[in-house]
Amino acid sequence: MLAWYDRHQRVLPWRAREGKAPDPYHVWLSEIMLQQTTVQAVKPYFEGFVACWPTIEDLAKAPLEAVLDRWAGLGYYARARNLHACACKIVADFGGRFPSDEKTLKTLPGIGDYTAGAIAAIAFDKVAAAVDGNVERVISRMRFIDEPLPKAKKAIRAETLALVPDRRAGDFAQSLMDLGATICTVRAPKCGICPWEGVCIAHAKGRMEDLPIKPPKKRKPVRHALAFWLESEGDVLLRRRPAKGLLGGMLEVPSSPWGDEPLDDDAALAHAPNAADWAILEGTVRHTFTHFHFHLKVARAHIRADARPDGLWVPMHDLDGLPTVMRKVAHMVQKQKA
DNA sequence: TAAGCGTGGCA
DNA sequence: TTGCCAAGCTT
Repeated sequence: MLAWYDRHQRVLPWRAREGKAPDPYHVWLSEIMLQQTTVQAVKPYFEGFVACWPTIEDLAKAPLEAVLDRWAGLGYYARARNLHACACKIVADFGGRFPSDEKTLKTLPGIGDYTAGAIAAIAFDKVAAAVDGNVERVISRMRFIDEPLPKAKKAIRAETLALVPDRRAGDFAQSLMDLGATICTVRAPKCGICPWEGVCIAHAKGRMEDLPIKPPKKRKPVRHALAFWLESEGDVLLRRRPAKGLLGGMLEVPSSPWGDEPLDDDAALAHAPNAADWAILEGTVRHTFTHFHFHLKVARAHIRADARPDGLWVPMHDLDGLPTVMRKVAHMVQKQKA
């Protein structure tokens, strides 16, 4: 496996260069960003964070709002809140140095079983299992673990830990993930070039794509709301959402409450931030969150600067801090102008 | 244990 | 267009 990794490992911005010691700050930051998120999506965010906050002390000193604004678009915003809390704790309680053992790592906000194992192995070369979705797939196929997830996790973890070598545990952890990402893929795995073809039980049985067995998904309900795009001399009215829950702490375009049924126009307009001359735009912004679909209509109005209601007035050319669903609103408004 | 929590790519 | 799914954690 290590020989395969030496030949085929991916070049990624957070990986240490040949012969260099890994930077625990970079390892941790990348692992948090990579939770449930693709490598391609993470790359620009990782670069942006390191450029803006080169050390964990810099990140700890930053206001939470600045961290959230820079995380905007990456999703799962509790990660950004935990990231900042973790940085503060590392600086305050650990002298700015990451602990190297899994048990202590798991006490830190945003670090669970997988991430603790990944940091211990990759940053400190500790013998530890880092079992993510890739590893679950690779190991359940090779050992033919046909118990459904999440019950299979215990067996998968034990099988993985038994394979971790005494030396280069970090490279081994990354090699499993690279194998899962590039060869042992969800669909159409490339068994013909897999270093484990000869020992993989699922391959021998021709059952690769049946594993791992996952529980059925639930249907997503639809929720509805009307957003209020209020412009004044190049600025738009935004507000910051409550600190926890969906899009917690993120900027948003003010809206009516999000409900199970669409409100009629008059009822929705009663929630507008002021009594301006609102025009409801054609079309609907559609966005899918983790557990529901969202249909958002948009109302638009212009007011003079001296009539601005209280709130956060942001230049329309500076909307980088908006989460994706709100960027879709901005995009729809821009399109209607053209 | 199960539910809440984003987003983008791809079949 | 729709559903599936990716380097999971918290409550």
